[in-house]
Amino acid sequence: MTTMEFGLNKKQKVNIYNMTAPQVRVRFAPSPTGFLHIGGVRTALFNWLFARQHGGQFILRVDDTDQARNVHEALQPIMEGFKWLGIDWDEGPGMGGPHAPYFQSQRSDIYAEAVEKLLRDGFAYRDFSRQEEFAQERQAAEKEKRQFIYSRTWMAETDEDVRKYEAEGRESIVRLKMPREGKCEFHDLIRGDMSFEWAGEQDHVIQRKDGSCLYHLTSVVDDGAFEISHVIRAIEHLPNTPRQIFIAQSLGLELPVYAHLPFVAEPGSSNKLSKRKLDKYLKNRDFKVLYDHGASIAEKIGFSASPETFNPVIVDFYREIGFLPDAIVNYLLLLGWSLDDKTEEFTREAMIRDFSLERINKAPASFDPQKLTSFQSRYMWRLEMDEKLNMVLPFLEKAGFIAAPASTEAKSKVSAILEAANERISFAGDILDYAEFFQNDDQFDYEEKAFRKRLVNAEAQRELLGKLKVALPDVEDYSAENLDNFLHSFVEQEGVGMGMIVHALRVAITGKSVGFGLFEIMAIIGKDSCMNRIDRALQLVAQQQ
RNA sequence: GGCGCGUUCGUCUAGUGGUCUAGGACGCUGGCCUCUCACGCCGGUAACAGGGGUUCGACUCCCCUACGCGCUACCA
Repeated sequence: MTTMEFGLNKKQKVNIYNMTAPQVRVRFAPSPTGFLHIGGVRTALFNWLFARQHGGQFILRVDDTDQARNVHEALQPIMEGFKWLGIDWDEGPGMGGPHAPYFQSQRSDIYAEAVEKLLRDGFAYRDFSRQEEFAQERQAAEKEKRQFIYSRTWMAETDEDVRKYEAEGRESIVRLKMPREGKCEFHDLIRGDMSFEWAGEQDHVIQRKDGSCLYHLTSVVDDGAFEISHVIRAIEHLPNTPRQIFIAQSLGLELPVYAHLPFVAEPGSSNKLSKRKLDKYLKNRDFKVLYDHGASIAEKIGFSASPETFNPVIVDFYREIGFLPDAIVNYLLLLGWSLDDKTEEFTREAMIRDFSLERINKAPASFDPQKLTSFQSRYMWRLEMDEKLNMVLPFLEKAGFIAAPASTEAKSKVSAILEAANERISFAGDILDYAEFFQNDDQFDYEEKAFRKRLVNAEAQRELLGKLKVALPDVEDYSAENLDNFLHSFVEQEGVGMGMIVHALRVAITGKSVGFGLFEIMAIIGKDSCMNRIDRALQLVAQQQ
């Protein structure tokens, strides 16, 4: 076999969808890090959509060749994240499947067998070089500014070589015996026709001396074993593709169709998004706004997590503060893909129907916290009352504002708040902005600035408040509608404008200068509490003077 | 250093040689509405990285440069 034969033939190059594979089978292969990264979700989503669109399978494979310990614990958040987002897998952890196991750490025998085959067929060799010796060659090449290609000096070609090197006390690893002339050509569904010189490829290590195998080998072997038809993955794997094609062809495996996705970049930058650079991201205004918003919700429900594990790059963050999975998925869908010049909102059914690899962009897409938030708001506002209620109740329970199984009474109060607050609630956790509705009359806080401006430094308004308090007991129908009428006639009688009473009243009964409609506030709080709160506010002012 | 990928408003994008004085969305911003805030409505701001070709005509095709990113690991 000459080296030229490793390229794809013409037929394969124009093959957009894998005609030889009976089914679409795609995979997402996370390494168990303990976190589900937002960029990873997008990659998984594109795979998932492609599988669902073609009635194929989406497979979850765990790339844990590196870290065998605590895999279960580190995998849990990833699996839970996907489940929460509604991205389900047909084969993999927790699901089993015809090609189990789906953990690379449990597939060593299969990899070892593949290495043996490559060795036997002359596509790989045992290398007995010592690490220093190899490094020396590389450094020499670098010094002369020439491309490094291993001399294969310590390559064992015969059993005799092996014995000789072993007698010298050397240990061996297995390297790929890469072609050194010709080109590797393949078609990428997103990038088009690709061409790489074989000579630019290193003799990559595929098996360590302890027998464990490396990524390129395991990945290709598993893609083959799992009958993966399309490899849809991030662009950083594009340069890896030739060596993987070499392995696959050497093993006699059917090649998958490749599609390399652009990466997700940091907000306001073209660097790849990483969860390790939180400090840097927090300097980005939009990112910080989202983070702070989330952190304040977390604080109120007593959820303490370090920014390492709780930040907008990690999916858990959104779940903790009350995002809707559909909003996140819809946003991510549009990060590098679009249907046309106007459609932005997609139901799951619509995205499965309309998605196409061909319309994925080539350039990196940067993560925009503001736009994500805007999707979340729109999805939240649109929710039916009972759905909204279900989202919001756990937050009130965790914050200790209502008892664990919410009473009918509590539910109707929360519904009333939800209705009145309306578009003011974007994240479910935002309900905690209305703590004063759940706190005792003498317990909620007054915003200092508002208190001073609207009450302390507003004598006429305070007087009016006193008069109002006296008039309040006579209001029989304490509904928002009637309170509206009542208050209007009250100010009319007093010969002042609404502005004279509204602001002072709002601060007195909620402690805040902003909020939803004052009449709704009064109705929800109730007559007795309103009077108590007016008293308390006026007394506080008196104490201060 | 070598190889590869990329480059349209601040951001996500539409655009496949004339329909582009470049469209939509988020953001920002002026106004209206109004008891505050929010929503909503009306309006505004803002982009083809640079230079060469090809062509009657280039955001669209080709080349070069710049910049960004990735791979070049006994990481994935």
